[in-house]
Amino acid sequence: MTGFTPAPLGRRDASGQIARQLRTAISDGVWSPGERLPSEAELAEAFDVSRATAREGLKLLSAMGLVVSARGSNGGTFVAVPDSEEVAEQLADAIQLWYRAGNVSVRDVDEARWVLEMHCVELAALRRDDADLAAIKQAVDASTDLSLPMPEWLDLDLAFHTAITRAARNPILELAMTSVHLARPATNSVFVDQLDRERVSQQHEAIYLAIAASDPDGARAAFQNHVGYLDDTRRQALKETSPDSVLVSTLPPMRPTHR
Amino acid sequence: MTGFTPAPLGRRDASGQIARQLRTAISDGVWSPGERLPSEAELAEAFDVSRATAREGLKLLSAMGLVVSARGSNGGTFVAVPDSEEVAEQLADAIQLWYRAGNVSVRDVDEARWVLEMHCVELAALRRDDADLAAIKQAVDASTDLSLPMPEWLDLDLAFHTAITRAARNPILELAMTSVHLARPATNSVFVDQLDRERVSQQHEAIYLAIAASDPDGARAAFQNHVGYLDDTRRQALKETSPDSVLVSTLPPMRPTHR
DNA sequence: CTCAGGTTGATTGTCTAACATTCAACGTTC
DNA sequence: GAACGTTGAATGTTAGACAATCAACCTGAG
Repeated sequence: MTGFTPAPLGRRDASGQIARQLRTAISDGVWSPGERLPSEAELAEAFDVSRATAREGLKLLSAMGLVVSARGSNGGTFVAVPDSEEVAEQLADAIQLWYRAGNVSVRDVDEARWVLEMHCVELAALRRDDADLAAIKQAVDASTDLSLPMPEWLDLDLAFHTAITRAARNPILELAMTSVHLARPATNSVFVDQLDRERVSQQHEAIYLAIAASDPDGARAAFQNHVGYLDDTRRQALKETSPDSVLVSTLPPMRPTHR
Repeated sequence: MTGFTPAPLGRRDASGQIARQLRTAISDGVWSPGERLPSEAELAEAFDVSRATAREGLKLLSAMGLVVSARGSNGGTFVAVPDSEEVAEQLADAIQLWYRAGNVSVRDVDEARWVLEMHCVELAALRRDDADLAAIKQAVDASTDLSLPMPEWLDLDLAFHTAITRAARNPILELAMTSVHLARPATNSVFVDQLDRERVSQQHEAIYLAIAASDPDGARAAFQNHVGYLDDTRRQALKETSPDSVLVSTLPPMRPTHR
């Protein structure tokens, strides 16, 4: 047992307590990424529980992506580096549930998207390389096909924004953006039908051009223009159905921020 | 079984497959928050596995906060709304591991913090109510005590920024900010010792005053000033030890999760 | 009739023991 | 030396049992 002494467990929620202890141990660096934890049998003995219970504790960690298991002779449970995409999916799930439970509003999601991506386009203009540009352009070009079914078009839209976010070269902002984008379909499925896809394509193209020109101010302006259009369309769509939700329109003015 | 038909499982990773199926079902709204899932025994029969395996699948979901379980007669497994703080903690864990694995740099974390909080202070100035103001002020006042041990002082710093973020009234931005702040101690433990706490307190006070005055521009300026000081201090601290670690912008390739 | 108290059934939590599966390392044989 | 089988260690899965908990139901005293 490498530098880890388990604390005695209370009567309730044994597996949860085991998971918490191991989690803080991992978080504190008792085991480094890639390193092997004690075997299930060893953990069971150390915590004085059955193997099944120790196993459940490990399952909790594995669900969070903190550990992975492998069978076989050199097998065991290893500290893992959580995969960015899976974390983003979990976050998106949480956001969707919050939305359905009424804990977040469409305004919250859009505001977050807007704040985050505003800076991502700026950073993308400063940091993009040729591969980033190619990825962005591909999404722009492919989505000009007006005969495309809506789901495919939405996928391309996501690909476009994802490529921009990636070009900003900040994994944390990328994670946040990805989650928000994954959650958005649930929140704004109301008004996508009413979008003028040709117009959206032009706006995407403008953003792309500014990023290609390494022009952060232009990119921000183009993105603001894009968001403005989305905002107007959504407001109109909502006004037709429920006039009350004009609360959505109270997005504060965006100011240029630069260092 | 309310409107849910399990798909047959492959041979490998049964519990994981069960978790994924249930997860997408929840995400698709097959069961609403608060609603009850089939019992472990029913799920086991439906998926044609033992109860232990079905249970492990549920454990995976419960680790993500998507379900909670209760014993007793009206017990069972229920769709839950993930708790914001727990999600933030998981995210912070992930970020810390990414940092330790070299997948994110100090620059990434600070940049994200800067982007997010910049807007939070602005929004806080526009949306704060009296309770928010009181919470912020309390953190500011308490941290002026120069005899405070460093850990307590750091807690108050976190409380200050948390209160601001909360006043911005956007759960998603709040979640992102909370995670970043929780992860920050791991990334900038290098230079906190060299901060002039009195000066930091003055900067916090300036931010508070601008928010109290409902002055978003002033709040942003005050925050920028604060971040500028932190940035300088960190740069100086890092220069003394290792001059190049300031721009660790190149992302090393993702390593395999276990050997 | 009402209410206190016990019983019961359903459900999750844990334990035990076993078998299945996988994988690397070690020997053995050719 | 290379091919092949054996073994040991670890996780994955199964089966059955018992413990703990809780709501609903039943029962009997007042």
